[in-house]
Amino acid sequence: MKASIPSATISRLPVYLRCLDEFTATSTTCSSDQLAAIAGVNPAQVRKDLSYLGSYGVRGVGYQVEDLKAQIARALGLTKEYPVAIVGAGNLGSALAKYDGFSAWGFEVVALLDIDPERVGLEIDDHPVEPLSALEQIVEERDVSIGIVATPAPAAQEVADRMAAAGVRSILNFAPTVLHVPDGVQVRRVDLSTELQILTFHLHNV
Amino acid sequence: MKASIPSATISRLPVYLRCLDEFTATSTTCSSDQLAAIAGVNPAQVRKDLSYLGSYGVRGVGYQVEDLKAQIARALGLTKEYPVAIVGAGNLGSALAKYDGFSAWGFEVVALLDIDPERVGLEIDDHPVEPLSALEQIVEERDVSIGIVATPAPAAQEVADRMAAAGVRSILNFAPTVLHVPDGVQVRRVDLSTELQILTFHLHNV
DNA sequence: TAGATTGTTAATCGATTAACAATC
DNA sequence: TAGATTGTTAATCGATTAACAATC
Repeated sequence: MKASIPSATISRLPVYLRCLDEFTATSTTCSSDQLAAIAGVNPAQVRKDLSYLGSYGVRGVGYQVEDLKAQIARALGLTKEYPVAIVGAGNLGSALAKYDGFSAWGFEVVALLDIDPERVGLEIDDHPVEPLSALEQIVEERDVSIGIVATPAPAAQEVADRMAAAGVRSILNFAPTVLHVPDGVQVRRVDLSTELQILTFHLHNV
Repeated sequence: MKASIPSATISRLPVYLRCLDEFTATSTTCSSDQLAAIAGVNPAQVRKDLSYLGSYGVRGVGYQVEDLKAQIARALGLTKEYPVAIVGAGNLGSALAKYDGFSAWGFEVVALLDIDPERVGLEIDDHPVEPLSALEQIVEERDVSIGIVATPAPAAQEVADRMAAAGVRSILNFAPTVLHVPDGVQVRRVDLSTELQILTFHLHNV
């Protein structure tokens, strides 16, 4: 059943989870109309999305905010801890290592690696920079489930290959390149230039 | 005509642009099959996407790599310069200010602002941190066309409101919140936790 | 009961892709 | 000409949303 949740719905669930926080202080329930307004989507879509989780709403009343948050978190698998390894301790990798929004949802940065000997040994926000050569060992020993690629583009594919070979099943790619990975490994791409270029398209075509 | 390019196509154009670089060294032409393999999409989709730009391919031969890059860049509006202002000089904002992949496509960081007096006056990679109070003046004087929100979530909406009021038409939001903006202003959201949570869904449901 | 809101259906809309005629 | 590959059609697929019966 879970596996049949449409991907578009899955990517909206984290947004709903965020938006529900805005009700926590003021109300114990919320309607699909209210949540839709905050999340910036159609109310029918909210109801349809939430219906994939089961029937947790009450007709005539709405959804119990805390209940719903728990159900969404459960559906997303946020009841577990996820050890994260970041490869690339440059500007972006370092900023990610310092980011404190991870822990709120059970993500823990357990390693920060770099290939540059000059960076290895540095301490970035309590994370020692370790050598890339230790990647496989670290993945194994610390049970890394998510790998973050924050290297320059030319290094990204090789890092992803090694992550996948070492058993990492999920990769978040910040390098401006398209990664090719084996079946069973999922990649999500976050590309600053791509986002900016999509914005310029619309700026340009008005 | 341009305005009728589907949004899914628009978000793939920057990817094609990236992938075409891989041909530059080895070949002057490429086929939709080759480009599709590198970009990780269906060959028919590549042809359909590119057909929105006009007919720049040659049957039996393929596309001229350099030609196609120029056409995509033109369609995306990358022939102009886009002044960018970053609000929030914390970990992420600073990393973005230092990012040198901007300039390759005509983006120039012309301001880095922060509300914290302790940060104002710092110099981050040649960008002086300026006070948030100067936002409106800076947008006007430096003709800022893209605003990047790299503040904590609670501050993001107010910053976006001020950007929009000052005439910024495009906003890239890194704060973990959904921004509400007037018609005519476009927002794209980049949310680390959302990406990680989408990954955990699949990790969890295997 | 009357009012409100869900859960779900069915219609609509848009995106993807197989297939192939056009043509270099 | 024969082989290759585009551009485009039409079929398929999936996502969105209006509408409303169900029901609290």
